[in-house]
Amino acid sequence: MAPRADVSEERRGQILDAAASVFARLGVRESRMDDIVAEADLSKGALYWYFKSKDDLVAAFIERLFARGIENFRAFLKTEQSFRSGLTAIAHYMVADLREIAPMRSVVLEYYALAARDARVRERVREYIETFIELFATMITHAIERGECRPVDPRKTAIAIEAMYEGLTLLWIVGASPPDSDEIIAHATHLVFDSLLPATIPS
Amino acid sequence: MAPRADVSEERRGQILDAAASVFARLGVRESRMDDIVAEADLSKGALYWYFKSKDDLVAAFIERLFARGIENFRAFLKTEQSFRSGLTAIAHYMVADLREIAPMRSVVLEYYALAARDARVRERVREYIETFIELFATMITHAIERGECRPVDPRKTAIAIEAMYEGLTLLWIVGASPPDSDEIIAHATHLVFDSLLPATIPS
Amino acid sequence: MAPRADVSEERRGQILDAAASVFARLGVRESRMDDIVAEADLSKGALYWYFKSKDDLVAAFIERLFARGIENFRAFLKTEQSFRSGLTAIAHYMVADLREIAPMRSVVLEYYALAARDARVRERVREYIETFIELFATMITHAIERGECRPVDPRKTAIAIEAMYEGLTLLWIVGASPPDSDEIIAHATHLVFDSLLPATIPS
Amino acid sequence: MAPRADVSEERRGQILDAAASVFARLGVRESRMDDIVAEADLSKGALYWYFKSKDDLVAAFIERLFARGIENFRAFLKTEQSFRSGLTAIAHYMVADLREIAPMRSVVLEYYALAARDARVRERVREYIETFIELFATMITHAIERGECRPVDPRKTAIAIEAMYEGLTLLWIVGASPPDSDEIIAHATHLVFDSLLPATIPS
DNA sequence: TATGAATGAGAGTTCATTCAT
DNA sequence: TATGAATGAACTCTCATTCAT
Repeated sequence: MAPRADVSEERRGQILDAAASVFARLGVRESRMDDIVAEADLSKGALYWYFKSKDDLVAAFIERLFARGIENFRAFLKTEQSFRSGLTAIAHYMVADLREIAPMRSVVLEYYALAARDARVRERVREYIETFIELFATMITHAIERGECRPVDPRKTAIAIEAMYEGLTLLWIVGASPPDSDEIIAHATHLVFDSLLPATIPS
Repeated sequence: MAPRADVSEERRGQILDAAASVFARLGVRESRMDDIVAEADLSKGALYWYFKSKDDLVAAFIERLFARGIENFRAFLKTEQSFRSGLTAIAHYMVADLREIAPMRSVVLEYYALAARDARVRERVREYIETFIELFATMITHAIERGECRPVDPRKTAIAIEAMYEGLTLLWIVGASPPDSDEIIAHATHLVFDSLLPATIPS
Repeated sequence: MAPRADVSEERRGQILDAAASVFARLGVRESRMDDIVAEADLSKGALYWYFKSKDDLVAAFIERLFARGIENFRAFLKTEQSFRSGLTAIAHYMVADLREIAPMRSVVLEYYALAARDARVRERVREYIETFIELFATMITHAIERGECRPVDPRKTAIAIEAMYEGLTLLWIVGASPPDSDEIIAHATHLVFDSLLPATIPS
Repeated sequence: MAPRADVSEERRGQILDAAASVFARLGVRESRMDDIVAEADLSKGALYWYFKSKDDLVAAFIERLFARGIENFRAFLKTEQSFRSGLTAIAHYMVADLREIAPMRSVVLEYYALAARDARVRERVREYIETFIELFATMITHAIERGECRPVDPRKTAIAIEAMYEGLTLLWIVGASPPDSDEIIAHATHLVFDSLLPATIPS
């Protein structure tokens, strides 16, 4: 009879799912609180009970997206493999990831744009991207240690990789690379990664 | 009905300059027509005499930005040089370009995000990026012909380069690479470009 | 999303009453949503909660006016009486009706003018007037059956009566018949109606 | 070489013709000064040189319409004929008149509606209608003198006739009588007029 | 917890009118 | 006389947010 302690978490999830659907369809800017309320099959009051403002909701939404992105990529990296095959695997992962959360990407882009003007948002985004950079850097460091990679600056290289990743995503969103995106991503990945391999194998 | 060409172009420029300033400060969404009018030191009516809606103004603003971006890069490419030194020069150009129109970049990002949902915007953005891709592709083709570049697929490679450029820009905007951005951009550029050089010189 | 029936109908009524008052004073065109909101002692948001646009409000307002006009006239017709005395009663009814909703009449006129250019409005107005025509026609048909009226074409005659009614209303609005309007309406009514009586009594 | 003294009158005519066309298409309310300027192939400044405001233009436009209406009807009445045949002729005239200036009618209606709220407009409209009433009254007086009409009150009867005319016009505009309007007008006219004939002929 | 009617500041846009040329 | 760029008050409508129930 007693209510479950965290209907709360369930409700927040329900609202965030609704927001995801609406944001994907309309973008954050064109999404009305009413749209989200309708999608979540809740009342306006309920929405405001769980999120104190639209900004708050957007922040929570992005937070969840970021968390999942990192979680997924971490899980992927667990699949320990050689640097060489890892490079190819990452290209595949990127494509799969893009496909999966494609509609969310424009929302992320809006958030990135916001980062340019809002220091708090900027800091949050920076942290997120930093995480990826660090993961790449660690990977490279290990590869160097194992002699699978040329002795480059791991951090700078990780930044370049992350940049390439974000850039390809952007072109994808903007429609400037399909329909053979898989190949392109593979190609781009190899352009960068091949130059990391020890001098012996110029692909 | 068309305004006299002389004053007209001047006024449009005046308004677009004001818009640039306001957009950079507040972003498109938070920029009010009143803000732009105040910045341009004109009346609302005058603004609407030259641009029929806010969307129209934004479109014109982006258009000018795109046109200038391409124009600048074309002019830069005119400075004929060897592929090798060209690569370094491009890295420098990128840094300079970023610095110059840094505040505009977030506006462009907003526009990119919009492209994900609006087919017309998407097409326009695609064309813009395509232009850069083609310029890079042409450059690569020539380099290959002169034996200064490995025989890669010029278009795919150009796409990768463009992606890297957009990606680095994005990291810059989002604050995820300074303060040593110059170095990072140089590093990233070389990661890609070096792998393009004939096999003899593994940097 | 639909407001609770109880409060809802009350609020709509409240707003329509306010609109009636403002429209009568200023006409539809010169009436501002703010005026109506002030008169209704509500907020702009509340007004737009119940009516999605000014046009919608005007339509609802006219609709109510039409409905009441028909309802009143139907109720009046229930007071079964002979054709002869009915004619006189109708003249009285017309005068009373005019007096009662006099200020509304100009709004109706504006709406009629609109009908000339808007097919949807035209259809609605046509239906409204048609209802009156049919009521008159039925009345005449019965009178003919009872030998109280010459065997005229009921429909055409009803149209003529309705036209006379609208025409007198118009002159009234425009100030082209007072101050002895009662008499004039009585006279006009008899001009038409007398010619409908069986030939024996040439008034 | 000297300009004709009254380019003025010509220009005013040109503008009023343009206004007529635009008003007929859009109604006064929806007609923009720009529309009229475009239609007249003139500049805004020129329009304001000849008419000091939109209200002024509308007033002049209506004035011309009224003047022509009266002029035409006066000319028609010159065709001296017996009361009896005159009645039929008037019915025909009404139909022809309606057909001719049909698109203007809704403009007149707007103006009538305005009369309800603006005393100056009301007075002008009253005068116009009064003119028709007087013409009818004179006609009836003459007919009575010649024994062609029952000894009714000429003025009251004239008002009724004018009302019927306006009413039929209104039904026409609003689409509540076609397509056999000719017959209906003839019928309506006779309903009124027949009752005016001496008792001998109950049509 | 939950509802949804109500709020109201503020947005984009219109358009009659003016005036330097 | 004539032009048309410029004005700006005023309009309709939006939507994040609140709060009595």
